[in-house]
Amino acid sequence: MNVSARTEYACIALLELALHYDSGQPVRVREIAAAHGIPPQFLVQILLQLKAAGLVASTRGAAGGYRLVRSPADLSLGEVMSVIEGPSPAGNGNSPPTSPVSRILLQTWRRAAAVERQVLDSTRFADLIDQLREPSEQMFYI
Amino acid sequence: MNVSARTEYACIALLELALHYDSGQPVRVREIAAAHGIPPQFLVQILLQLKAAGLVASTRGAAGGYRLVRSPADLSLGEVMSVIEGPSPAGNGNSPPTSPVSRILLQTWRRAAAVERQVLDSTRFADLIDQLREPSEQMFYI
DNA sequence: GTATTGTTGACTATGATGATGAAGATTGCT
DNA sequence: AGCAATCTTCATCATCATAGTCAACAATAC
Repeated sequence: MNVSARTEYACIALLELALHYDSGQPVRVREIAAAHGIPPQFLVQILLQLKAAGLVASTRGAAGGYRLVRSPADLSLGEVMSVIEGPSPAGNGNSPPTSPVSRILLQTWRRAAAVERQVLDSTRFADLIDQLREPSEQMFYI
Repeated sequence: MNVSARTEYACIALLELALHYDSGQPVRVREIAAAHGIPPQFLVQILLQLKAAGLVASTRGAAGGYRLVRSPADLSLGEVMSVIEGPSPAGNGNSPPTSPVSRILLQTWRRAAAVERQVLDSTRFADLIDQLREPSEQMFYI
């Protein structure tokens, strides 16, 4: 999988915002950063990226902060990762599949990427919240 | 997926060796490199890494080259990628899962990694050879 | 003994990653 | 109006992985 720190921070922040989604109140960057040991200035960059993608909205000023735009049931981990990591280059980014050998390998890697995407796209933030609130059932340890 | 050039070159080379497995004759580095546009000196590094892992064996001297140690039916893409890319850091390599939020995310990423591994481990080089020799049936486009 | 091949180790260039810093803009409150 | 809190923007930097190169050496076939 290889999840970068940037991606992990983005998901943590969004999950935090999802937990406050019902209140309608914005959450401060510093609070999220402090709660999870994320460098605040780095988190700012990430949130701006999420804002540019339309996933979060911000309120400036003294009582400002960030909030989730869509419902947690309508946002998947896969979408967030696509936003943060940019367009995923299937296989290897640079080379067009020149030889038959390369094409066969590329096909397999696309299959692997597809099942991975399937898992990530089908996991919504509402699901993550549910799992957070039911720590008893350790579902799915494959 | 994010397959590095190093990994792709390794798989190309091994697939090439697998195609010559029945002959028992070693294949020269330069031939593999020239056939697929791989920088020869770079491919040398990769083959040495594969040799250190016991996947290939080499013969020195004038008629030397590399050959596959095990049968193509006994070697999977997943194994090769593990060898090349080293131990896969589940989730994010550095941080132990501190907060409950991080743990929930880590669980999902591990699930995604597991299904991906399943595809890669179940694809053997013999399968790839079969696909190369039957270009008519474009199986599995997910 | 010479050409051909693999072996070894050091080296470099480039880009991504993970931050850090400073100046500006907007709002709430007094 | 003025101040503090907050988001915004842009610049900069250190570290590491990746991709690739170079040069000298070792072994084998003929």
